[in-house]
Order: sequence, then C-alpha cells, then structure tokens
Amino acid sequence: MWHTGIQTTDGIFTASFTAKGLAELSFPDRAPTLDRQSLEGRAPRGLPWQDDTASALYAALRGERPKRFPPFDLSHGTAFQQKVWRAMLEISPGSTRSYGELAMTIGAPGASRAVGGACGANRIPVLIPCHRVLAARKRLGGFSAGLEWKRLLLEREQAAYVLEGNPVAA
DNA sequence: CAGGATCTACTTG
DNA sequence: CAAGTAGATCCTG
Repeated sequence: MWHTGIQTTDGIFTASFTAKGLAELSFPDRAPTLDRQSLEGRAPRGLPWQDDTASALYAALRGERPKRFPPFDLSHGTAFQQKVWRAMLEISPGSTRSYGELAMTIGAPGASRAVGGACGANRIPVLIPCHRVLAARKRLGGFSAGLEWKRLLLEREQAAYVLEGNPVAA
C-alpha cells in the first residue's frame, strides 16, 4: 500500500493505492483502515493515479461528475459488495436511490439491509458515492464517516433528502 | 449465529 | 398523523 495526502478546501484526504489502483480514500482526520497483507503490492507508478484521484475528488466535492477516475482496487470486498459499489457508480450527481432500490438494481430484492452493510464497507467514499444512497422515503439513513459529511455532499450536488421529517430543499 | 447505514405492516393515541 | 414495534430479509465475520 502507498498513501498520499490530498489537500482540499474541506481538509486533507488520504488516498491509498495498491499496484491495482486506488483502494481507499479516507476523510480528513481519519486514518486508513486497509493495511491488509492481501493488498500489499509493489509501489504503483503513482503520479497519473494520484492526479486522477485528486482531480476526481475536487470535482466530486464541488458536486460535479468527475471526467476521469483512477482505476479502483476493490479486491478487499466480497462479490456482493463489489456489485453494490459498481451499482452506486451509476447514480448521477444530484439523484439518489434507496437501499431497497439499490438491492433491486443488483438483482437481490429484499437485501436492502445487506446493501446498507455494503455501503458501510465502501472504502472509497465520495468517488464511489455511497452518500447518494438514502433510506426509504428519502430519509437520510446512516453514514460511517458521520452524517454531517453525508449532508454536506448531498447539498453540494443539490440532491433532495428528508431530515427529521422535513424535506430539505437544496 | 448475532447483528446491521433497511423496510413494511400494524397498532396506539 | 406521529411514534413505536414486530417480523421479514440477507450478507458478514
């Protein structure tokens, strides 16, 4: 694993790469969690991936769709989790799905709760937009890094959601 | 086998 | 309508 800091207006994120690509993106003031031997790899040729990661992050934090992503290393996830993560990449900025809807999308109706688990296991937040997955009736649901971040990201891209029973007009 | 970033139906006031 | 509960579900470690 190879780590590098990315300075943004929201603080310093940490990107963690393996030889296959970006494996983890950590919010400011949060330490990377993936230090598994299974992910140890040779030093990747960092610069292009680092630049792609940084500019994708900048765009995403402004609520825009990144033009270009670095390759992702999702090998730490189960097959089910990877399915969920890939499905999340299809959700456009500003729009949202519910855990239940996402379960439908990946052909596992009824697995809404398991989808929630997969969201929590997402190591590349912001770029893999787990914040666009809400509970039923557009309620906010949860977020591992703290609901403040989920709200901030949703507002940056002007997505509608419901907070404590009140619709939030973005 | 217990426990989640869920969901729906149902019950009460 | 609001609030609370009981089950149903299904992936994970």
